[in-house]
Amino acid sequence: MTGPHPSRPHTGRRRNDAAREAILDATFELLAGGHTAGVTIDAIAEAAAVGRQTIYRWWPSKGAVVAEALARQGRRLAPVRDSGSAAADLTSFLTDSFVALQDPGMVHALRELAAAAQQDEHAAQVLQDFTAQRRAELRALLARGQHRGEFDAAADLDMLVEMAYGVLWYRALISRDPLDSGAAGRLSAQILIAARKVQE
Amino acid sequence: MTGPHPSRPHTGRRRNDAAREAILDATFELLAGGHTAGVTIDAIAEAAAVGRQTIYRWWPSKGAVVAEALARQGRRLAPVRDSGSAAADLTSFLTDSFVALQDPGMVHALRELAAAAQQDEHAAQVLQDFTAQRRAELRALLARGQHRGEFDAAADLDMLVEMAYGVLWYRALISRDPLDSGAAGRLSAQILIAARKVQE
Amino acid sequence: MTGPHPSRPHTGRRRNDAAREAILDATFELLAGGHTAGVTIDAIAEAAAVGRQTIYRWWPSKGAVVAEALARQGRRLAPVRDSGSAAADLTSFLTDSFVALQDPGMVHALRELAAAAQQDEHAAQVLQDFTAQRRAELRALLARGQHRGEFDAAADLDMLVEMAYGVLWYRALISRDPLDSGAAGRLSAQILIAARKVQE
Amino acid sequence: MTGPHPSRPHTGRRRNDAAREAILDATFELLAGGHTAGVTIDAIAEAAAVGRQTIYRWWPSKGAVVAEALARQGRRLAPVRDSGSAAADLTSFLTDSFVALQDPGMVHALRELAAAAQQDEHAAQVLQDFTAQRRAELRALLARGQHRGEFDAAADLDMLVEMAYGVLWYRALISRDPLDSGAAGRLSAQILIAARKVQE
DNA sequence: AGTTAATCGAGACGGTACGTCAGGTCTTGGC
DNA sequence: GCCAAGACCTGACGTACCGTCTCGATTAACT
Repeated sequence: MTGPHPSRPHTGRRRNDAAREAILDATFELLAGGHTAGVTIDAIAEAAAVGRQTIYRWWPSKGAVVAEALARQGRRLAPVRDSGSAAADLTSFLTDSFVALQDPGMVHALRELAAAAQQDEHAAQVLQDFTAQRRAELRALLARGQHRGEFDAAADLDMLVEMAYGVLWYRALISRDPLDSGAAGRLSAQILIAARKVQE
Repeated sequence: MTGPHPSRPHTGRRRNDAAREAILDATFELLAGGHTAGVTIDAIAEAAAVGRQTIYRWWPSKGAVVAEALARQGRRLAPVRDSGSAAADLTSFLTDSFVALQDPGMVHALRELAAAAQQDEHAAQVLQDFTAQRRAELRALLARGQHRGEFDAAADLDMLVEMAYGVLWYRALISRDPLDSGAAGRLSAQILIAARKVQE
Repeated sequence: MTGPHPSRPHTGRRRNDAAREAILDATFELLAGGHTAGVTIDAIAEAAAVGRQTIYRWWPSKGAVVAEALARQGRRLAPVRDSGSAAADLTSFLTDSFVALQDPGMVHALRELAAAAQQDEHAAQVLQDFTAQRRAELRALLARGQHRGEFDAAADLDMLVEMAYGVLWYRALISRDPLDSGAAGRLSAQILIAARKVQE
Repeated sequence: MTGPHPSRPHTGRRRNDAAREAILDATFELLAGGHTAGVTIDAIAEAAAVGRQTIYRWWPSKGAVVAEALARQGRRLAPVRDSGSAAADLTSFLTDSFVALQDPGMVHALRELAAAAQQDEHAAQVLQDFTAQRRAELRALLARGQHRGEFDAAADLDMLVEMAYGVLWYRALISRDPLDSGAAGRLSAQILIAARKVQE
């Protein structure tokens, strides 16, 4: 029986946040690494230089770890900007989001997460919360445009947001069509049309 | 491991199609049954009163069976109609599609399929083919409207189709929001706006 | 997966006896190998080039495997002979038995078995059966002497047998004193005294 | 893990010998409790209202604790008496020893100890020392008889002692035959025969 | 009608990953 | 400064499925 990993000392009875970070980092790296075989708890534990039990102590299942690791990473990409033009902001936000997913690792991670969420209630919950937050950000972007008069006051912003993210996830999970800036532009264009004009 | 020699005519016992049907039926029932634990090959074989090897003889993996079982079922729901009004046809098609997924078994099956497709290349292929075909049907519906002059000649039909199916799958897999007729109507409305008016 | 239908004979693949042999051989080798760490199921499976499940399919616990492996080996050593003199037979039997346990591997194996039996009901049962059989053999040896008039007709053969095996196991498990031929001779002598003369 | 035991507060910087006693008491109680699952360090620590580290501070391993707890208890049972007749003393000593082990808890504890000793060098050492001491006591009893002329001057006292304890442990660990006073009497009788008469 | 060979249900096989349990080490904070 | 509490790493456990490999029985086409 050996002691803890040499470079990361134990912290005692309190939770060791370094271990938590190491687990989430290792999980994301494995996810993005595109390893054909699904990411396993063993692999995460080994990559994080952590005991398996430490993972199970803080997360109820593998899916929950995967979900949290990816949600954490997702928040760092595709920030919402405010340039004064909601139309421009929408386009650049969608372009950023799509382009970030051109990294094969990111799509792969997204797919692993989606797969985990279908089989794991905890992962589903984390995914639901994360995407709800992302939708709220995009909705706020559109609401700004609506206030400024760029968009119709009666525009169904919630549905427009769903359409935007719907296409993103549909391409990532189902059709596997490329998530390039061209697609982002065309998607953005359709949403803007619908946002500007509710009735003839 | 190889098949019969090509120069020698086939003499052995022929494939039992009843077994094939039983496998697909049992698979779909298990999918729709909403069993918490993921559908397993063992469960399918037992439910179909079939040996495991019989499944592996005809499908390359579990995902492929799941995908085929579900695709077969999917084709029976939500037929495309032609009433003369593409707008009306779109709305009723989307409503039919959404409402069919209000059956908890159907959504559950869809989720299992999506999960399988993320980890199984065969399932991914079947899912891609199936959804491409469904998109083609919806696109044809919109194209009819375009030819009749209901929609703008320059409308980006492909993207509109993606937006429609995107919302459907997004609700089914990610947000788990209800797939009710209200949502179908709102979605239909946004698509019609974008289809009718490309530019001011 | 349930068992075969009672009205239909067994049709599945038969048990692979080579695997059974390999498991028992590997177990005994590991036992005798004197590996400090207790023999594990993983180690047995790997040494036997067998899946872990194959072990669990046929034995209820690790202890049961260990017990069977050792009992099988034990039967091959220290055969009971019949030279015409029960006294000589007893001495040579005890000497053979002790000397066989001078092999460090054999004692080690015996200790592992005893340890397993204290914690595992299955192993305890196998050990009990095995030792009962060994006692019966030794008792038969003494009974021959009794019939021939070498020993007192009222001698308590059962207790004498227990005393013989008691010393053997006591040295192996508790005192760890050497199991040499000297000890065997002294033990044999005491038993012969008690066997010959019940009362003054 | 519950809170600290209410009746034994921390003692601060000074070493708490009450903790040591509590650990040995709790260990023996758990051993004798006959809990199916092997006694664990966690269970001992909890029962003794002690931190795990406090156990490891004073004992090198679980086996050592178990061994010491049982040896301490063993010394309190089956005292050697001196009635003037070594034969009578032997019989009553063996009867006392056997009967003490009719308590299921005691046999269970003995088995746990034996199991621990096979896998733990520390426990083996404690067991060896303890049993050596017990043998010495019994040998002294027999030596008194020898000096008084009750037994043959050439009697092999060491082997006789081994035979007595051998039967005790053999019944406890291997055959699981009852350790009743009848068996003790029969065993005592055989030993006395051998002790009295070395040769015709 | 008999021969031939591929199919069938059944289930044992070698594996991989799971989630749990226990052992022994180390740190924190209370007393 | 001792001690409870408990987080930590390690590693074995027994289970669940996977996909493959026999078995003996069945059955359809070709003799």
